[in-house]
Amino acid sequence: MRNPSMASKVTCSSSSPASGSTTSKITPCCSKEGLKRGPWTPEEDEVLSDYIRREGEGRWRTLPKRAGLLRCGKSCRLRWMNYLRPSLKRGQIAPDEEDLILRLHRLLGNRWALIAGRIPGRTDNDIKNYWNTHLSKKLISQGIDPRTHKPLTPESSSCFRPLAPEPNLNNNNTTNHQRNSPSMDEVSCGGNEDSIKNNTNDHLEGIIDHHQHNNWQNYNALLALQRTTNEENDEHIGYSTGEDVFSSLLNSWVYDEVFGYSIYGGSINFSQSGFDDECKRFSDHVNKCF
DNA sequence: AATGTTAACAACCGCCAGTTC
DNA sequence: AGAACTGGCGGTTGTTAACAT
Repeated sequence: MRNPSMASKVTCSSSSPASGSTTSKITPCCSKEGLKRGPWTPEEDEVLSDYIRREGEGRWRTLPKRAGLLRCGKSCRLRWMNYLRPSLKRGQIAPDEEDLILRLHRLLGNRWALIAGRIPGRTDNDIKNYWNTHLSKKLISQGIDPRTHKPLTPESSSCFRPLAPEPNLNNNNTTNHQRNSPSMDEVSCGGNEDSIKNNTNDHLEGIIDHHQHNNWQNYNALLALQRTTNEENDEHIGYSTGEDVFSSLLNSWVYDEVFGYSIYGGSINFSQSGFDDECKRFSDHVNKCF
């Protein structure tokens, strides 16, 4: 990929205090001069893999020094997470994985980490890249707006920029999404019951923000779910854990055509059912899960 | 064969929330 | 309490390979 000799000429501008606004913080990890950048060599990969196998993941900031690498911790973490982890699946995205990505994206939007969390062996970067290079174009070619999963209108298609960020009308939008939605691992791997419930609620808020932003039809249905979740949280009536509920709903939505159309199996069918019907069906989902 | 364009994807950037000191 | 650190996220860039002209 990148030519190392070229890459090494690039300075780590992100870490420079003078590079950005006054609010940007220094990132000490990358501020050291003399750190290597650009593509990883097989030797570096070996050093990093060996070290993590011996000492385990974590403490990324100090890892390079301990492992004897001239890289910043952030770079080491990224290399491990996106490329070296033994659990990663390499190679082509399979048709069933593609199908799942499409379905999850329809529900979750550009929540790559969340999507990746439900596709074993794939990273958020894999999925993001695959989306940008394959799926968004595929949807466009089928007359579907990849942001909203709705039919492309002349207006939306003429102004659509596949790789450009969405207009950020609200400065808090993107960043709130990022932190409002812990990964499935974060939700499921720790914390007491309350924290699990709160995390699930954050999941829902993030998704609702996304749907509202995209003016999606199921916005009200998601609001209904959040209300239900809140009531359950308040009253401490018997319920499954938040993760169970979220996971169960997601699983059922992913393979349900309640939200409109199917682009799979070669045909595109847009549902003509009314919004009320969708809400009713969704309400049934909620009732089943609580 | 040379040049231009596009596809693919690894790596970087800026930012944020949570944690630690 | 607040500053600094840390890990993680989504967005974006840059390089190479493959393909087209």
